[in-house]
Amino acid sequence: MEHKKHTPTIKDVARMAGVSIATVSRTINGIDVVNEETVQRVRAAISELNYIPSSAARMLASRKTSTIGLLVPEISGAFFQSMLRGIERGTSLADYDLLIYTTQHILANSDRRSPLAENNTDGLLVFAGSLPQAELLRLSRSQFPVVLLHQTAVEGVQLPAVTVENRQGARSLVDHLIEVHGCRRIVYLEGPHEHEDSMWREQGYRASLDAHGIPFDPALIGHGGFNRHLAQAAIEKLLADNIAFDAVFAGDDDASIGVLVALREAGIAVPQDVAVVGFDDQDFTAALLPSLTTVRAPTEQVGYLAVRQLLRRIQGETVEMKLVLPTALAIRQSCGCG
Amino acid sequence: MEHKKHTPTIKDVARMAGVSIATVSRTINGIDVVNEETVQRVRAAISELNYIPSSAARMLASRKTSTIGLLVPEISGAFFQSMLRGIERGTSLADYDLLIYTTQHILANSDRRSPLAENNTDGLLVFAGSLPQAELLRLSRSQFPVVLLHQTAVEGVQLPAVTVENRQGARSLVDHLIEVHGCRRIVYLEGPHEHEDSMWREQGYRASLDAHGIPFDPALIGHGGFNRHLAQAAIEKLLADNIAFDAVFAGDDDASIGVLVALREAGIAVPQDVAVVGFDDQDFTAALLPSLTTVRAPTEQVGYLAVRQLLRRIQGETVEMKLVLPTALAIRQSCGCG
DNA sequence: ATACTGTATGTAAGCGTTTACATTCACCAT
DNA sequence: ATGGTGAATGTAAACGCTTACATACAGTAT
Repeated sequence: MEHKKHTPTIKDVARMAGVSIATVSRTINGIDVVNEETVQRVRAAISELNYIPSSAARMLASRKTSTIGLLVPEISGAFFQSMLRGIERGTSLADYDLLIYTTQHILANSDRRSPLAENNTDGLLVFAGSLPQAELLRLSRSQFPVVLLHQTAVEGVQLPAVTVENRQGARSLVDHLIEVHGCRRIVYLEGPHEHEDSMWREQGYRASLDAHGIPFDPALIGHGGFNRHLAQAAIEKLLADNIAFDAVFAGDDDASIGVLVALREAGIAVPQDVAVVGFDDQDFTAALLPSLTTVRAPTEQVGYLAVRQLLRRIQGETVEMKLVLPTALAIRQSCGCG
Repeated sequence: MEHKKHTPTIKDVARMAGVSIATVSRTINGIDVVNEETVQRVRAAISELNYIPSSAARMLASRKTSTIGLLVPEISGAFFQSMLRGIERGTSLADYDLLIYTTQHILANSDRRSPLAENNTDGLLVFAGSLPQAELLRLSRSQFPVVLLHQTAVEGVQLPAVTVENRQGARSLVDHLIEVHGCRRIVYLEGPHEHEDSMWREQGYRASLDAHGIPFDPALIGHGGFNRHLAQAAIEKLLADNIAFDAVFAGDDDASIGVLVALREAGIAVPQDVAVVGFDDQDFTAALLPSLTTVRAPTEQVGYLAVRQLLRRIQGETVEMKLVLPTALAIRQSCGCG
């Protein structure tokens, strides 16, 4: 009747090993010097009792959580998966935990239990559009470690960011369409509004038009939302409106799926009648028929580097304010090549 | 000089509102009755001070973390993304946090900082193949709330599980191939070995062969690993070995991409020369050309329900031991239809 | 007046760690 | 013998909450 069946604590270990809890703590954390023999005894007790330190107690006492938070507007798109993989690699390499938050709810009802995970993490990775400006401002002022993903410009705030070379990538892509395939009426499907990527890509698109003396036609801008279904609807609308075009820059690869489907259903041949290009170079792009011409973006690497940056900030080091990873054209068949 | 600039605690709130910390705690958590007027004062103090409760302290004091952990072998495949979305929906609806662990490292060096997140979460969602039997056994015995994903049979253990109807789905798929398209030599690309799904799908495949009097030919089994690249290699190997076949059941949609690419490169027409079918019905399948015939699996729903089950277990309720969600044929063109 | 009831709040004991500081002891130089 | 040193360990005070229990008070029934 003497087993009160409770999960073992550091005290139990200490008692069993015949030492004080301080010594147990020391051997667990490997700080200070502990006699080798004592270490052995403590280790033995730990595995004997199947002891697992309470991370809550540890966090409370040490004021650090060994956890980083990831804020995303929503989990969707194969894009996200690559980034997450990079992030997970970064955190687990550093022995940090990863907490994921979707902010759609937060944005809607502001009455969340944990206002912002600040109390729950040592730092935050914030994906484009997951937080309103005001919140970002507050975070920045509070000195809480934050790294922005695919978002660089926050009005009046300087927060470190990691993103990819959108403008140049889009520019080369559209250049290719114009120069190699003679396209003149190129549709651009923009992404979500909060999403800075879309703005840069559009700038690249416009710059290319400019450089080639092609006037910008607002009628050729559709809303693809970086999303398959929206993109499909956007193309259907253009078709219904009888807007003529000879190419579609879908905004990203996800959207290009919708474009492909819409065109196919309308009996329009790709790339013979209309060229289609995407952005990101996701896994499935090579398997589409025609295989998709797109821009390769090192998405996993973005995630990984963002974690590295964040970890540095948590350590109090100063980091590069802006990391822009290079992109490269991935020419396949949907533009008319091959 | 009296601002020692520390993050506000419950004490600061209490002082400012002129009440005791107990009252603050009560109003925050909405338990017990608190005078409406007092509530207002406390609320005001909270927002004035920008107070955020320390979740570590809260966890420690209440012995619950409001967090659930997700264990996956690795983050890959579009499949994962759907499931994660469902899981996230479930957790955020219940105001729980979500902690993600990739177990490849754990499986390799067993000397992780947090042996298993048991101390860190109120319950665990364990995806197929992320944990060795022994560990599962230990968890099961420790009474720690666990729900298995896409894995039902753990030797000697009864743990609640959520999965999809693999066998029947595969069976219908192969039936279709045989009955409608007259296929006789159907390749099956198996998934990762730890992955129970693959086993069931193979059983469905075999059952269909049996039912149609077609002998099982081991030469037609390849290793696709539910992965695009492995699948591509597997098909290339079959081709190189001169094994004749008139259809490929790729195991899952990811693998079918590899199959499509391998066949295309070999100049084999789909579906004219060889029919190709997948499993899962991921987002991109409809955009492939030919569009992919596959089996629709409610992956997001699996994630969502798994969370519900887990939360029930955490609440101490008993739950259904096995939830098997129905699958349905998604007939498109890659089998020869349409 | 007295005792009871219910409402609103306060008091203080944990929760399981980390860590600054104190202690002990052996050893060596004086 | 005396003091100083360093290594190994112990003591106890946080850390910021939750919650069982105690208290205070107003209203109501006796």
